[in-house]
Amino acid sequence: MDTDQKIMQIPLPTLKRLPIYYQYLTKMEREGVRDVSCAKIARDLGLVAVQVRKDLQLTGAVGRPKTGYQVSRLMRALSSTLGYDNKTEMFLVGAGSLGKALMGYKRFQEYNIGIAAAFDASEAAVGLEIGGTPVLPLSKFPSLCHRMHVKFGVICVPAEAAQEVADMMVSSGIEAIWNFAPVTLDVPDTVIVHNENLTASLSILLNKYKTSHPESERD
Amino acid sequence: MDTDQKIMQIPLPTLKRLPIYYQYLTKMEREGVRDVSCAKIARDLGLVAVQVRKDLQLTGAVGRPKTGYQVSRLMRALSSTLGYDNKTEMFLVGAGSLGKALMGYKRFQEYNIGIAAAFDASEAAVGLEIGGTPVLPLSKFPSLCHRMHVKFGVICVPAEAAQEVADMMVSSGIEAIWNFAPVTLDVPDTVIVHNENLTASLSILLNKYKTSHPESERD
DNA sequence: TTAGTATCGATATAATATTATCGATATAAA
DNA sequence: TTTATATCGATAATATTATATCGATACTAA
Ligand SMILES: NC(=O)c1ccc[n+]([C@@H]2O[C@H](COP(=O)([O-])OP(=O)(O)OC[C@H]3O[C@@H](n4cnc5c(N)ncnc54)[C@H](O)[C@@H]3O)[C@@H](O)[C@H]2O)c1
Ligand SMILES: NC(=O)c1ccc[n+]([C@@H]2O[C@H](COP(=O)([O-])OP(=O)(O)OC[C@H]3O[C@@H](n4cnc5c(N)ncnc54)[C@H](O)[C@@H]3O)[C@@H](O)[C@H]2O)c1
Repeated sequence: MDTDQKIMQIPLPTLKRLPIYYQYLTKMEREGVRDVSCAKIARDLGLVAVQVRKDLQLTGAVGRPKTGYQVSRLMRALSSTLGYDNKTEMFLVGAGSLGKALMGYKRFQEYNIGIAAAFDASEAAVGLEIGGTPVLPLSKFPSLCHRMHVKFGVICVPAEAAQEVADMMVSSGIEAIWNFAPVTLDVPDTVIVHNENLTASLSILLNKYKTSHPESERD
Repeated sequence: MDTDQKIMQIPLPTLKRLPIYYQYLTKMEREGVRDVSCAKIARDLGLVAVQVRKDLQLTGAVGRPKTGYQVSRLMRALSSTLGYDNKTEMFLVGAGSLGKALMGYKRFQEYNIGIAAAFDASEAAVGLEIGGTPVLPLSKFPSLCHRMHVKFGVICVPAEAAQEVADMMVSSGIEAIWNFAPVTLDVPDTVIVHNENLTASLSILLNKYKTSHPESERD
């Protein structure tokens, strides 16, 4: 009906799958595939076709009977829904080993995402440049953040320092935080926090393994 | 009734919250807190009390009216459920920037998890030692894996190489894979794969931000 | 042109997860 | 001792998510 991207609330489980579809389609496109059906996507990604179809419907994508979805159009629908259309500039705090890995990760560019600058409290880190991104003194964060209108912050400091960094980010104008520290941050509810808790995530694997291998349960 | 840890299938949403409770309790314990109620846990973690109670019930934890749960006992229930009781040794492949960050991460030890060795195809990486973990030539993986009965593999290689690494892991006896490469791995269904797709995860934040800030939606 | 078929889109059903409610019980205070 | 209350544990109700089904449609090939 209307071709504009409608802003709608997408269920979280679906939202988690959308980027997977996008990454998959990137590969298809590289391989020269023009059209793709829900059945094929589902087969390749270990899902079921109805679910894929229902997910894609939420992005406004429209397919055709018998042929499926046009890859390029489907990718446009997904990238619009996922926010890859607009450039996303992030400020990262904590240029330790994890922070540096993120700073050096080239593929964020494919999604129009960039780490504009990193900040660290340590003398040793300040002055470094990783993947073209400079590490600046923490004290510069508030002014630069306001000046550049940066809205996304990445927290890569030790757990103990995470809350104070979050506070500083919020007071500097940050509105969305990608948090790698294993703590629950307390922020105003106008600020969105997305936790990347790697240890918690690994724990899921441990439990799944344990559940599927009850014999290893000695003691 | 029976104090033994019963092996049961825990719903995935609950399983994702359990490690968060554990990390939270670690903090409480450090602060000298003896008992804690679902209401308090919920308040501090931004959840609702009933959900916390129901989650904890699945670990076999038992509380007392009026006082709540004993922190130490609750942590034991959680660590048993999450598999922290048994030592987990992992082999990591791909000692690049992300792999090195994981190798150097000290806090895995708190969960009885360790990276026993890392492997890399590049001459430059082989021979390094990060956080006490050596980087070995990839060719050593199969024999060492069999010999040491390592069951957990971590994939930190570029996307293009991930499937071949997974194949090698499976044929070497690996039964659970923590995969950081943004691809869907094809493995026998006796092997458990847990994907850590950081870009996909970040995309969720982009969408949430976009949805909550429709005004920034200028074309 | 017609028949056959793969696929979408919509709707209906089933499964799962969250939230509400309430009685039972342990502690603390009157 | 009795009363008040915070909390658990269980059950019930609701909400959300996943899956099944089926008609409509576009392509293919007879
Ligand atoms: N490295 C991993 O593999 C890994 C895994 C899971 C979780 N994490 C979490 O990610 C975060 C970062 O981990 P890491 O391994 O990179 O740690 P790290 O110690 O290597 O780096 C932390 C960096 O933060 C800086 N820093 C400390 N306090 C600061 C402050 N108040 N303001 C600004 N900078 C400050 C330090 O100078 C350092 O450069 C931690 O919260 C950690 O728990 C890391
Ligand atoms: N660095 C990040 O922040 C980040 C973010 C998101 C996803 N990832 C993903 O994590 C993975 C690793 O990323 P990275 O930044 O550490 O990459 P990297 O290039 O720094 O490291 C990759 C390492 O893998 C090794 N390698 C390549 N092919 C191999 C093979 N066949 N066998 C063994 N070793 C091999 C390389 O020698 C290198 O040491 C990639 O799949 C990447 O997409 C990384």
